[in-house]
Amino acid sequence: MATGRTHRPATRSRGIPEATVARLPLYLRALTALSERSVPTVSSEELAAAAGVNSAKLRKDFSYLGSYGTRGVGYDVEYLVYQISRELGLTQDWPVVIVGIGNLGAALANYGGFASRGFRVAALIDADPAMAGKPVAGIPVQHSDDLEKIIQDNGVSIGVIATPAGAAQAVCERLVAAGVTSILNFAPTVLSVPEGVDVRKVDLSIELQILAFHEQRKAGEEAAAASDGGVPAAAVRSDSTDQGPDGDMPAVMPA
Amino acid sequence: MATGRTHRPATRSRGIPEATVARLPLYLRALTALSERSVPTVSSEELAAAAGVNSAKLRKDFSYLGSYGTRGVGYDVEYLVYQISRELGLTQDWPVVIVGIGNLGAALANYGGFASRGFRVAALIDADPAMAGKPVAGIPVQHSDDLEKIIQDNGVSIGVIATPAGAAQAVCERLVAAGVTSILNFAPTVLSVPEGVDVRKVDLSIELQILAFHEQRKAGEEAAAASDGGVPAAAVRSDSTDQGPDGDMPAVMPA
DNA sequence: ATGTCTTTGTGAACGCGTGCACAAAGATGG
DNA sequence: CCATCTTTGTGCACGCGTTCACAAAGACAT
Repeated sequence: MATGRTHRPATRSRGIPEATVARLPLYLRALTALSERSVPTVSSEELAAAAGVNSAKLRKDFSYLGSYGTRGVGYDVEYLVYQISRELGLTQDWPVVIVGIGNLGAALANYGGFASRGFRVAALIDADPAMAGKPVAGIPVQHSDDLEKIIQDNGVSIGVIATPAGAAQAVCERLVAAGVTSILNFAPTVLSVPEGVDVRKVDLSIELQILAFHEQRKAGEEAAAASDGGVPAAAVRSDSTDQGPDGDMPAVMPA
Repeated sequence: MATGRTHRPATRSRGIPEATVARLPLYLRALTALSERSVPTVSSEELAAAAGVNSAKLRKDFSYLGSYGTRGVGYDVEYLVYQISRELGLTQDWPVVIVGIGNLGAALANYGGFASRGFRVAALIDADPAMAGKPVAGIPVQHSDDLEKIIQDNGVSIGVIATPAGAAQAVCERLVAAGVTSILNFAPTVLSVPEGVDVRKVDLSIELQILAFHEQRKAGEEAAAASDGGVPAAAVRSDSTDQGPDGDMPAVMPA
């Protein structure tokens, strides 16, 4: 799971728990599917199954939004779609810029799930002059020299960073300085941002590493116990350098 | 000397908290960077800063692995890199298949962060016959008819699904039937799997929606309060159909 | 109108994760 | 060898999130 940073004791004001917010998009997706099949109402049990969560959890989540259900019947699909959309801020248009148009940046630009949720790719930005003008997903790539102007002209407040790790912090700072207050970071690095700026990160290799952990566990504890003994530092060193010269490196080659 | 044949508590019921496991890759990344700069030791404070977490949390996380630090000094970087790698199962080679070679699948195939962590892309699989044989990231794409054989021949236990949502569940079932027990799912859909199979999901649009929520909050509570009153179902319907015909759609176009 | 049946909304208990604060361990210097 | 200083490892308390279990609310049939 990507984690938000900036740990405050929680927004005790309007207080929808973070965990609930993170599930709302899940519910919304399931509800949209039901809506397309013209299903009028749905029970917490059915919807929970479709969203892959516990029904009690779902009801508690919805209780934070208000009492939108009808006892004995369930929830009105269309109404709930609207309420959740509104709560998430998806009833308005969110212009987004993607910085770093490598393989991943291009994939994001082509990703259909954005447009269908109120997100509009306002611009694609890359540091490589050779990319400038080249259309990706029908949008011409612009050079990063114009980053600030692009942000301001389009009123962008959400930025996506898909650059190599080494460039991410600098890009982040320019985005923030230009007015961006929410950042989705795909670069494998920790971004430091001023108070008031939200960062969520998605690290593809971290997810795989977590799977590997569980996979190893499943593969049997006996193997781990066998190769247990203390390992000399020398062995360690050679092992880690074996990994190749890329080490912590770039998520995606930026053209 | 952190080592010195620390006798394993053995009784450690292998109970490493999920939250800790999820942070180990973060520490590993930071440690790898230090290792490349030939930094010999690091304090919990420094490493925590580099990994973007609290130092107390980091020390507690490491305490689950054992006592690998030296009081008054800190942690031996190389030794810790090895211990965490071993704990995560990264000292062995993990063959991985990627199913669905669209924009995202191709980006994943090109992603450098995999190979550098012990993950090896054993095969690329796509349902489009036109893709078969075409090299992506230097690896020829194979047709999904051969999925089972590919899995078994390569001893693959980790699969990555980057297909459209509609195909994901079917692909998932074939992977599991062929012996895959860990799945990283990029398709925007809930996968149901038998007991013993781990699934982690990455949904790009969900992350953006969470950011939008906080962005809306930051943009001011007054706007939300103003447009609050009950909204008729009619308005809701038109709003949701405005979203276009893609609705819940595919993460990535597969070719 | 009344009773029955279904499903919501939520109080309460519980468990996990986080952060504090400090004692113990070891390095370092005299 | 002793004193001092640094940093780890962890006991403890707290708060968030999850789950259970059930009373209240409304639909529906008679």
